[in-house]
Amino acid sequence: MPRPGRDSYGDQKPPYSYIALTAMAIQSSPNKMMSLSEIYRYIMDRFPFYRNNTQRWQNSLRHNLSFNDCFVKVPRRGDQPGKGSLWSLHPTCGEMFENGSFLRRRKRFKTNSPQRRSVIQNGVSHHALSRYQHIANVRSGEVGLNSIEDNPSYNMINRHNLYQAQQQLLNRPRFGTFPNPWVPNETRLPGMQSPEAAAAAVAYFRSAMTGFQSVVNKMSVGDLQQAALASRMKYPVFNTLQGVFPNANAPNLNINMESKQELSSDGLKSENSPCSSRPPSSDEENSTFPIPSPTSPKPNSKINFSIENIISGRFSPKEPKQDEQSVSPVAPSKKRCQNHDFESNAKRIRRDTDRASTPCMLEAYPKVALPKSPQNIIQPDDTPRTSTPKPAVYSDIKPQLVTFPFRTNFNSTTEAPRFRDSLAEYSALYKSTKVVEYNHPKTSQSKYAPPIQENDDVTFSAFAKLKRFTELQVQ
DNA sequence: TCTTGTTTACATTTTG
DNA sequence: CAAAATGTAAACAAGA
Repeated sequence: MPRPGRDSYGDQKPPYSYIALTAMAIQSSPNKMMSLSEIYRYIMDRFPFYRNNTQRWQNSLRHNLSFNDCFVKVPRRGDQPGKGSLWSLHPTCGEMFENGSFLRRRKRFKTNSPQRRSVIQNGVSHHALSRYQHIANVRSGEVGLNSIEDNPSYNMINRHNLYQAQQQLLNRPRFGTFPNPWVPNETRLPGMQSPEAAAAAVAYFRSAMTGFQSVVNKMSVGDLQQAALASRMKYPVFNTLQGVFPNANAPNLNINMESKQELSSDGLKSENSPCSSRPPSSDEENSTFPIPSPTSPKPNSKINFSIENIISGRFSPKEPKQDEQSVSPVAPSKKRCQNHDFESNAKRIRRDTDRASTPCMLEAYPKVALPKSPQNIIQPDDTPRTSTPKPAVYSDIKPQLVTFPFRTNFNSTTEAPRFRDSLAEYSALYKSTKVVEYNHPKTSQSKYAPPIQENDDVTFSAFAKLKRFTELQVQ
């Protein structure tokens, strides 16, 4: 993603908010953490505008660090000298900026709203990830999250390594590279051992599928067919997981994978998947995935419905210069551009007093709208379905109980039972509906400190737990 | 004393 | 037009 170079805005005020500038600085550092003074330094180095009035903007920036939940304070390690804490980005604030562009802020990132916590971000529900994080937390000593860097002790939780492991997992490219328990010899996360890698993959996969379905419901039959073909070729796991795409029940979607298999570009052949010959489970046969009506398919959308884009929810046009009739960038708000057209507004010279993130300046990062041709869209309510109706609100969607074909070939005799135990534990956690809600009081010393509870085995935010833990460690 | 961090208050701009 | 997001000022506390 594009980043401004040194001095790229001269003495003019850059079109970035303080939040964007800070996130930019933090992301630029190798371990995704920065001290306050380093953030100052980064901004002043890159943007000459901020070499003046330092008192003013630095006060604002500190205010933003404290005020916004997307910034998380991480205590320094004992061997890291310096004043103050390090600042990092909250693990789930990745989609705060649209299309990865710091110019466009999608939504203020809040962690204390139960409503927002259940929203899918980038195809991954916080719900599922927090469960993974919980497992990672409680079992980190056992499986060696600490071993990422240099601490060989499995009994002590090194807060930075644990934190980094979480960051590393959560910042990974979203699909296709997550630790895949179905494919042997998959490169795993450094420090992530088999059970947690598998649990992470399952959590990821489940949540991805949930987000995936909502998008697929809106796709035209033609686009769906195209996406199904491409995805099955690229990821053989889709051949064995019924209900991901509409399957044999849907005309025109019978894809002969035998003939397509050798075309797979990433070398993942179906026989590498231990589950490839497994008959579909009853869960899979009773998949609740809606079957599209077999109207004339028109795979003519200019949206690239690749599997990655579907799951991430970030669509991009197939061609760099698209037809503005069918796929148009979202037009600038008429209210904000009353007296100017898009073009002239974009070229308007900025004044120092201008706010950041003026939408008219953002033509470089247009949104891409979903196709809206009504007769070509599968309308969930009008389509004959074999399943229960889709809930109107995402938070009403219950996790689907799909039987996943877990890996069965283990490297050692000791690995298998551990693996099974972990999955059982994970499964129990996942099915549990017990979620401890926490709304921090405003006067609380730390906004992340959850109430002390016995046996709070599932919290909405394992990160909050981690935060509390690290604060306790510091004392 | 200076830096770092939190919080409140309010003005201004953007968004829906 | 109201609500949300952002920018600014300032009071205050903790700690190096």
